[in-house]
Amino acid sequence: MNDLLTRRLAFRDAVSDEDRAVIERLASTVQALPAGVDVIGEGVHQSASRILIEGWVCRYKTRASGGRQINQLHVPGDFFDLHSFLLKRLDHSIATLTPCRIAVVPHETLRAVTEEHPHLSRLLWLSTALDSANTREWMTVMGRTSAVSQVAHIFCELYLRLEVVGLAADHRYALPISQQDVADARGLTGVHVNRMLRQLREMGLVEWTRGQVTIHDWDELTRVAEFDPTYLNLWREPR
Amino acid sequence: MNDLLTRRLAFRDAVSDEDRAVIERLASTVQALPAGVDVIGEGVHQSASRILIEGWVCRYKTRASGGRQINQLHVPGDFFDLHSFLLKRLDHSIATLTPCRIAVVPHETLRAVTEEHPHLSRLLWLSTALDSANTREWMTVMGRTSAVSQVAHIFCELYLRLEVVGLAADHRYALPISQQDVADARGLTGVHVNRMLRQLREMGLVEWTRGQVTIHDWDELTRVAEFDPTYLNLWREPR
DNA sequence: CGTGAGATTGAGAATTCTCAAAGGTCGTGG
DNA sequence: CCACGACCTTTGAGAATTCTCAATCTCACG
Repeated sequence: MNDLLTRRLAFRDAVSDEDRAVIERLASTVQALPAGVDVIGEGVHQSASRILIEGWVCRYKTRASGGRQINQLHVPGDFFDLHSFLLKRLDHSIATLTPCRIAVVPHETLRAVTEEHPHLSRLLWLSTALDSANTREWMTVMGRTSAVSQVAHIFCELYLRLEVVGLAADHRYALPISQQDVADARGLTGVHVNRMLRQLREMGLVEWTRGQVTIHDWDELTRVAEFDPTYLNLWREPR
Repeated sequence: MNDLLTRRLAFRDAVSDEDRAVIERLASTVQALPAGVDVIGEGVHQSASRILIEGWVCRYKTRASGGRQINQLHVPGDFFDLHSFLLKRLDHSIATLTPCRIAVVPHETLRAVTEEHPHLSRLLWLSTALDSANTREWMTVMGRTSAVSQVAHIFCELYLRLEVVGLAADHRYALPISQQDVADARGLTGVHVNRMLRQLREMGLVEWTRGQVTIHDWDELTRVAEFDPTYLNLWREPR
């Protein structure tokens, strides 16, 4: 059940059998949730963290003026609110974008890991650090690139992240979310994202129909997106 | 020397005498750096992390198209590249904006902390989680608020962060960076930031001359900025 | 086959950017 | 103590990008 998490961590450092065994026993329960519901509300005290097993969830913040900013999209294997172990109350909300299955890991269990398994602790800490690197990249894309690049970028990133967990191959993957969701992830309007999608389609780079993404020209897409996957940290290094 | 770090952590959880003693012995050396130099280059292998003692540093990314995005501004007491302990190679660069004094903490020392001092480890992990919360807030501000709000927001945030380390009081503080730096922190142009500053000045909210910020109307400034300090996590909770 | 959410398109408006020039400030060296 | 140069701030004018509002179209699902 936590194979995906192990796999994701193993892309960044060796995971010993002992660590692997501890990971297997992290989850206390599994939740099934429908699409479009809040998993975690902003500011609500948490006593467990969650691993996404199946489906799509997003982390988002809302502003007084009403806008929604999606700070992160999560794919299966992501320990998407591990930071609530430290923060206790999150500065943002988390919602399902599709029906999801989610593994619940009590903070008590995580605390025990930090007391008894320092290497695994560091891997989990690394996991939150990767999350930050992702947020920085998104921020940089939002602040310093054109709307077409911003939209192209998300297709590139998701392809590599899904590939790691075996959910993308041959430049195709399922992306069952709405154009408005992408807009909220980039600080754009839904209408404008739609126009940028048309542009990318007409350029022959990528198509996104009926929840299926097909990348026709990876090299050119990454060029338009100014996509450099370094921030995903897809290499092993002792931690 | 690491008083500021202790102080910053103590705002979020009790710091025991033992933890305090360990913090005192973290730094191996202290560096003095001039303004405008890179402390850490993107992708360069790191074997130590750094605490800012005095001055201003920024973390930034550059894009192929040439733009610079400042992802974070740091004030004294910030353990500004603690995440390099996990990542080893950062996805961004770090530069001084003013002359700085910086304490260097070897990764070996941090590793020993994770092996022997789990509570302090969690506090350090928390410290990186706070950093992420900050990035998320900036991202949200960039994506979903007007340029005036974005500029107003930075004045609000820095006031509270500087107050924590005793560098701001009476709605005044030193901000010896350029308007272009603020523009790069918000994904705007320098020219536009200048116009927004005039607007804020003419509204009687805040003045920024010769590196000195004076907030004339905190309540209204926070309203314009849609500033809600929750994300700064300025309360104590057991971690 | 009707319904509703999401996608698509058009037209005009608002915000922000670009380019360019002028005005200030501050430290350095004569 | 003044002059100079470097860098930063300020302002103007026009252009580009992105947004807003509104209507129509499509498609999955009951």
